[in-house]
Amino acid sequence: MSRSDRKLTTTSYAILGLLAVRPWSTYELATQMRRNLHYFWPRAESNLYAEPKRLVEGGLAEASSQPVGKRRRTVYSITPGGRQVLERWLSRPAAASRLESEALVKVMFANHGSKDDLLDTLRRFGEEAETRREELRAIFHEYLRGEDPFPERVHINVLAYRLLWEHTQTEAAWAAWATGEVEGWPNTDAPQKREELVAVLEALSQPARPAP
Amino acid sequence: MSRSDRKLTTTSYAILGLLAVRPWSTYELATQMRRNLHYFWPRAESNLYAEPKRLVEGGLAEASSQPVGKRRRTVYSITPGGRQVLERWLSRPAAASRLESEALVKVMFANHGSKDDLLDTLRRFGEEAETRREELRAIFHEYLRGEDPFPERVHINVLAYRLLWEHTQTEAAWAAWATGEVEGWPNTDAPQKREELVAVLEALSQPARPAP
DNA sequence: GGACACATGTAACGGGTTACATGATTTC
DNA sequence: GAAATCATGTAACCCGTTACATGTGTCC
Repeated sequence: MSRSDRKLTTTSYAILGLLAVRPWSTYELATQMRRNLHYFWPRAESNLYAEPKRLVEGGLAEASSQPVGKRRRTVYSITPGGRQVLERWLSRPAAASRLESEALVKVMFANHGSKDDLLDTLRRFGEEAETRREELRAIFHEYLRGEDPFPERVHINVLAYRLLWEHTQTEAAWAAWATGEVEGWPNTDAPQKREELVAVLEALSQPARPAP
Repeated sequence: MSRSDRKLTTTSYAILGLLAVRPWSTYELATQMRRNLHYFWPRAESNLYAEPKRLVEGGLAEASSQPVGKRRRTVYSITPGGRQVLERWLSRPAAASRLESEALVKVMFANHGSKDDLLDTLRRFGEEAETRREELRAIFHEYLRGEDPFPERVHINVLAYRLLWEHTQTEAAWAAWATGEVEGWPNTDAPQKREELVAVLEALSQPARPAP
């Protein structure tokens, strides 16, 4: 086999999926990722210059080089083989989702630092969530004004955006709550009122009461 | 300098943080990670055999080897220098949180696959969230029964667990909603009722109405 | 015509993963 | 005493990162 049989990564498929929508230059791919994939499949942009090459190696995409001044811009497009591979991938089970939060790691060991450190960590965490919400809100407004670039994809995008939105909502609300809690602590050391704390967990795991 | 000046990763600090609680063998570290860190700093367990060695190299931890039959078990403990480094780390801003979800990538390109593929992806996503909730619920019950191993950490753990819980709640609820939506579609192709779809986004970004 | 953002990459390193291996302990 | 599971690692590969480099349009 002359085709490279290297196993494709999720990043490979993500790009293949974008190419299935239409051909893109690498820079356009990067821009597009910032709008969507970045929120649930974050990768450094420099990656996007390496990955399509592997797709071409495997015969899943084709590259065409166009001159732009002295430089060349590479535009990639999907091949029929690429479409097949993408389709087969969609039918296989996805890997488990994972959350990575250095902020939560810091929270977890906050008793070894100062109360202000912890409050700072929470504040930043909350601000990040708010920033994301602004970004998403801006995108939503595009849809409301009918200015979204791929109206034929609106049904799918709405699914994804809803999860992202509720995610940021959860995070922002948590940050606010946690800040309030910590402000009530004299320091980050041992807890005062175990009963109240455990009651929080109890309340959480109870099924929600129906509204009166 | 004979000390390795390699920059520590978040994983390094996570382990350093655990060692600040008490000394652990590598296996115990792995077990402990499964209970906590794993939910917001997921790493392969084999990693946990390499990382403490780097801490020892940097003088932040000490290893003591104890015989267990023919083999040796290595127990690690933090040094005063390690505590200092941990404390300084806590005062620095945390990297942004990131969500990685192959399932959402598949959702994003679901129009290139079948409706059943999409429903499968959503079902698995929901099941995973439910599994996590069960795990968390089991941990909460330990707290309610007063059987949590580190009661002096309850205040911090409650903060973290609450976010994790609400996270899984968001995910489970979304999966249920999305499944309902998709079931109403004839296929994964272009959308029928753009207005209804866009209305979802509009409703989301409105501030919540106060309860009557 | 200088500054500055946009566009387009390459090089090198290393943390993290997967795969493998094998000793101890419990179960039945 | 076989099987399964718990415990304890090692080895090798590679995706992803950070850092660097330089061309191109545009604003003023």
